[in-house]
Amino acid sequence: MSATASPYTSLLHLPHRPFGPRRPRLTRPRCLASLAPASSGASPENEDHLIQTLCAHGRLARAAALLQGLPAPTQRTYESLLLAAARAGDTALAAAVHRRLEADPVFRSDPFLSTRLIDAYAALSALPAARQVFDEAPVKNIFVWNAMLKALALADHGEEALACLADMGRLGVPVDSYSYAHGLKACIAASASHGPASARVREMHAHAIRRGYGLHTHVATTLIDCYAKLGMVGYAERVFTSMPDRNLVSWSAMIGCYAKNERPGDAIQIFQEMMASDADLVPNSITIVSVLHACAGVNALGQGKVLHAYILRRGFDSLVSVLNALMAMYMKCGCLEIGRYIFNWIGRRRNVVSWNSLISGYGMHGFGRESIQVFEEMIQEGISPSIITFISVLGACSHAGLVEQGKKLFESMVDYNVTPRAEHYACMVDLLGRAGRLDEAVELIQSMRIQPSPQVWGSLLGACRIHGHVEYAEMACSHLFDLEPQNAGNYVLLADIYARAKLQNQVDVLKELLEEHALEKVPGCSWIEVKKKLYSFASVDKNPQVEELQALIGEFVTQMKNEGYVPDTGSVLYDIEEEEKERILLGHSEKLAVAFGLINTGSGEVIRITKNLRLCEDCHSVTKFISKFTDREIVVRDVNRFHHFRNGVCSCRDYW
DNA sequence: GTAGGGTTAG
Repeated sequence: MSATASPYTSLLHLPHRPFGPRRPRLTRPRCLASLAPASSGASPENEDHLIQTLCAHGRLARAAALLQGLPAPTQRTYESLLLAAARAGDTALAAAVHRRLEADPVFRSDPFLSTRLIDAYAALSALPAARQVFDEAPVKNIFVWNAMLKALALADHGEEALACLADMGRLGVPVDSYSYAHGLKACIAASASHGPASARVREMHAHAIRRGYGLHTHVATTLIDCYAKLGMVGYAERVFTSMPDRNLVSWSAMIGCYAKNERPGDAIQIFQEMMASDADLVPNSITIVSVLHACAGVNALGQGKVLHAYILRRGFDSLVSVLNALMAMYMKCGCLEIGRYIFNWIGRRRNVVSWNSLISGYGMHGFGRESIQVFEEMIQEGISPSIITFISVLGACSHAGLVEQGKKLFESMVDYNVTPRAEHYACMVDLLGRAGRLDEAVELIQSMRIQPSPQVWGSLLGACRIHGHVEYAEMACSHLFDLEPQNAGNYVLLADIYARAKLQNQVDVLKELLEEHALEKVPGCSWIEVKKKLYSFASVDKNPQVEELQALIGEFVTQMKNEGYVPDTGSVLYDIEEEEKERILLGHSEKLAVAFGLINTGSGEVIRITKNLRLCEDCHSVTKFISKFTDREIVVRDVNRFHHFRNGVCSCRDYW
């Protein structure tokens, strides 16, 4: 095989391992009834014990009543009550314990209980109360400070958290690894008015290094996560590589970093490395979710199935988050029905994420009506649609060309208290634009009361390419070149539009612009999984096997020409002979992957291909023809959606 | 006796 076998195919052979730490043995539930007599005329120690037991069993009303009559609760009793109140969402109980503590001469100034109080109020989203405890705490040790920092950072009160950290510095309180971890989270949460988050994180990173905390496992892991969230993958890699000790969380953070930042191949590869490096590192549900996301990213169905088996072996199928990720993986790998099956299997445990996933699944497969139907079912079940629900369902309308339904849904957003964001406008511009209603799309953009994002203009540009509208394309680009000057795709799209309008001079100008900015367009690349191994193709590859594949395609093309097919050479921007243009078209990665699939799979097998860009016109027609000529089903996932080719017809009905 | 990583879209 000349195609490059992926380095991560050995995922198929997940090492068998003991299933990690055993579940903690449950303490034998004590019979509460048998303890009851202790409350009448019992010693205070027994009463303390009883309150703790009641707390552990969630019988808070009874525990609270007992607290009233207790002359001197122990520290452990206060703690149990606060933990139970937080767990049960019982703010009133937390407040009652708080009042009781304030009147307790022994524990009034106990920093440990101040920490627990702050934790409890934070868990109950009662931040002002947490703040009050902190401000009034007579003894503020590092635990109390860190509890406050954590409460602020996790509640996304970034500015306040950073101010808290600054106070520590001012008062000479020595910060520790916990302070850095929470402080870094605060850097992400703080608003842009405090400067760019990336600068804040780097500054705190430097600070941690100076104090000798830069390589601390928790601090470094948090750093990886922060850099991941900011898209600074290189920084995350450097931190990860330099760590002397990595645990499962550090590895999972790095896997998640790649998965989030569109580097699914690297995510799977580093997962492999983790599995090979240390037998004690047993993936947990969070690791699995990230790797599933990565499998979906590279369309690695076979590998995803291995993870599915692993999930069943480890019992992770009890976690809705894992099932949601599994369902999304199947649908993104072309298996819509399995996704639906898992959704049904989740049953009543399904949440808004499960619904969104199914809605977008139908959408990317071109089933707009089904997607809307699922949306309606969701509403009937009383689930509140989220921002993402609308992005998903509007996207589905766009893929299926359901303009009127999409407009209705867009207008209905306010009824569900979801304010349209730029993303929703981008969906609408796409919907209208694809359908050829460019004037309406432009009117919509002009009516926006928020700043149109690059995605909005990008949708318009994409629609102009489909409908050959030079004027609006120039309008979109006047914004895009300003908003994202480094995005080569915009220049290439505009050049394509000019080329089709036979404006060669303008094409040349754009090419010069590209060179001036030292920009290169993303090279087209396609993957295919054959016998559970991934093979990738790029049109720039120059090896003998590729010529063989091209020759096979060439044969099909000759047949097609007899049936009236004309190669779409208009998309080739180089100023070269027609024949040469046709040769370039033959080398498109998607065609190579199809040919490879034809040669290397059995006649009844579905050929599944992934492409990193939008499927080009020419590849689309050729693939349609091949599906008919060879009687094979071919499923192609491009950057936006799925195309199911069968018997010369594509599921997108040539609308994409 | 504090803590670090995750689900859905484009």
